[in-house]
Amino acid sequence: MSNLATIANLIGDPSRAAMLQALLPGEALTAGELARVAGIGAAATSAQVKALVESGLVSVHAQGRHRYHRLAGEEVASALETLMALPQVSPRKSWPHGDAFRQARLCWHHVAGRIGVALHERLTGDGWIAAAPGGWAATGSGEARLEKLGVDLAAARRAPRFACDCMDWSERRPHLSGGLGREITSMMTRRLWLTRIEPLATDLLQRRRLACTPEGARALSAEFGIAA
Amino acid sequence: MSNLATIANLIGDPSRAAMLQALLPGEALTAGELARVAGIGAAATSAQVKALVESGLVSVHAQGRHRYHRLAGEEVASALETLMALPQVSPRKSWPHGDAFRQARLCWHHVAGRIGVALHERLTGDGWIAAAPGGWAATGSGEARLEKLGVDLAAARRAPRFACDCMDWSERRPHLSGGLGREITSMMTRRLWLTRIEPLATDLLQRRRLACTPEGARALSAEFGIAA
DNA sequence: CGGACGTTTCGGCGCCCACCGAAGCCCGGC
DNA sequence: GCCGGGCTTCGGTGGGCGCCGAAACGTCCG
Repeated sequence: MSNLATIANLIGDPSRAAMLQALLPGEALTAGELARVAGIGAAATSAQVKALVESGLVSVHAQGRHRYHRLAGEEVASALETLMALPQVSPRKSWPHGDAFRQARLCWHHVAGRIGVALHERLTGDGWIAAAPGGWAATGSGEARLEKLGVDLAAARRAPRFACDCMDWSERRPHLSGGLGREITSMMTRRLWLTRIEPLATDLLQRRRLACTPEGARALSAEFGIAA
Repeated sequence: MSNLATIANLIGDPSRAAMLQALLPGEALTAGELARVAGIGAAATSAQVKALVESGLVSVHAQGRHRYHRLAGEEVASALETLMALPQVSPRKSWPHGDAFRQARLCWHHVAGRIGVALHERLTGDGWIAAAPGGWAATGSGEARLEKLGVDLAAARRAPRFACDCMDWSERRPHLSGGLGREITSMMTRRLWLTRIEPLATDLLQRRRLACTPEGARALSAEFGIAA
């Protein structure tokens, strides 16, 4: 079986797809949490998770009697988002998690949703970052402005990739990924521009939700010209 | 079932995956050709193709007693390539179609493979194109150089997207997609820098192969600094 | 008009695989 | 040491779905 079919088959099972979506924000989840997300028993979960790990899509870290699972890398998260951004099949329905979900959420460790793509647009359009082989590099003026905002550029540069695009499945436009995406997100949450929405019920996907604080809205408007 | 699982499930079937891979170069294939690629009968093919069309991944154009199928859009081709570029599963084998396959081939209508990613790297690294919202734009000097080479920029601009990245599954690095990618490819084949390798046997995938002519190798080196 | 060919529909078969319950394993805590 | 909880392995079951052959449909051609 070709590589394409093998991988797509892994993602294509409803239970496994639910688990992968739950892992999209980049957090590590235990087998039990994955079981609840997928709505199946422990035995079935074990088999499915094993398949995901052996395929290399998911990596596992044993700690005590828990086993923590996370996506194997940012490319995996990016590929999943790309798939989700493909034309919706048949009768196009509303977004599965409501419109609030689209404003801002975490993808791997960077901001996605409307704010994510707006940020990408401003950073590239206003000359904060410029094209570089394999992604983006900070411009001279961009570096100064980013540091002034409290973004740790040195930490961003230690990532495998400094900055690159990740296709946003709800907006169908790219948002910023890579070390810079992570550090900007870190800055925004540290300064309380964005805050996490804690999961209400068993829906772990809600963990991805971010809310924009009033202060964050002002700051995004002032610093980037983004209406949140 | 979530959108992710639905789409991945469609791609995940070996027969459908083989068809989609055969459609990657962007050509339209009849149901009979797709049947041969997938190695299944006409009846099964009809059902599988129907699923692909109804999902929106593939579009169909009836002409006489033939029905021509093609990928619904460049995003679909891009998503497929992204999936194929994910970490190979289990015992890593050699490339399915030999190493020659990696030098150059068509992805949708643009050049992929080693030459494709090298071209991407030079165009972005040497200032032919620069970052723009949603992709790339030609720089002033880039425009002049491209036109001098015989690239039809006006035609490239009429495409939905002028230039953007497409992840290359064999090289794991981006190559150039969008109208500009198509027009550069058109120029290269028109000037016989690259030529098509016609399929030897029933393997329609081989249709994607491109070969670099001696003249093409000289031109790539002189114009872009690419060793082919 | 009839035959050939490409394609679709129908009916039926068979296999794969995702699921569960029960038992076993490993770790941490009392 | 013994229990409890998280996780895995094993055996068995069932449903979904991908396949085929046969028949029907539509189109082109002689």
